Amino acid sequence: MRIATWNVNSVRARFGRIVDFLERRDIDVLAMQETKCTPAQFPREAFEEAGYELEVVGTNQWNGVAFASRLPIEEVQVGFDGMPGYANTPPESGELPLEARALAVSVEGVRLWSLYVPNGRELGHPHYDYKLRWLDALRADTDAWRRANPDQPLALMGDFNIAPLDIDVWDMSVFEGHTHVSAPERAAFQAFLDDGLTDVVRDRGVEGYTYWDYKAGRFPKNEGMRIDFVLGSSSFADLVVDATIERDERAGDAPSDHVPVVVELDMETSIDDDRPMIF
DNA sequence: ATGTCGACTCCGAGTCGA
Repeated sequence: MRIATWNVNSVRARFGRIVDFLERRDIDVLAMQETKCTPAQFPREAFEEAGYELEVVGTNQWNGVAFASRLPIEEVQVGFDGMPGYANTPPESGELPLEARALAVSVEGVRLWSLYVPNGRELGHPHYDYKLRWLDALRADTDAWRRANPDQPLALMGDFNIAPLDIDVWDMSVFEGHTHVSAPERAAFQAFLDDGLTDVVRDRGVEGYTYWDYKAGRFPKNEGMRIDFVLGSSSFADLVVDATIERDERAGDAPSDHVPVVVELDMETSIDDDRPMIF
């Protein structure tokens, strides 16, 4: 089973490119982020004609997460327990609206999340505090789920908006004092690893960035960032047989500013496979 | 280069978000 995560930066602006990628790279399940539309606006036909079913979350032109899968989707969950909300101007009631940033499905018994972690905007901005609280709540919910489902493979996939290592940006001096590289953000990312999840792409030795800003010729200069990840439980990591960062998807006509990250799972492997076949 | 892109409003340039 081949699964991928991709911040598509508007599914309406790019659905042809996305479906072409799914077919060309033989993807079974795609987690999308920044679809930037409501379910009613989602270009379903392009995916469905290619044999993919959809699970879509979106409230307006911002954020939005989705799954496209040509294997049956089960156990859909929108958001997670304790997920904080956000508004630039908090309403009188104090109830902050929940954003479309987290969607979980199960496919072939594998629990998959499509996550669009808040950007944070600037250190000290309310959005930065929101980012850290959002990650903390995700960690708590993931931990609780893993305790309840200790054997089920799980992966957190998406745009984490964090560059965990200095090598994940092209020039650390550019990022001093900015989001994505601050100690609290990196600690929040590390906390998932400390809980026993692993970066299954980095662990296979895959190098390179997953995002290049549209501005300032960042892609031709290869001035990018590695901020899109697949964090898997140990039972998920055991299934992984290949991983790639699809750098070529940043080139050509009307690319997203992010590229897909692909992980291939061997669903046949089991402890029984060493036994002789008896007919 | 203050270097781009996408969605909104509501018809076209300004605004927000990244």
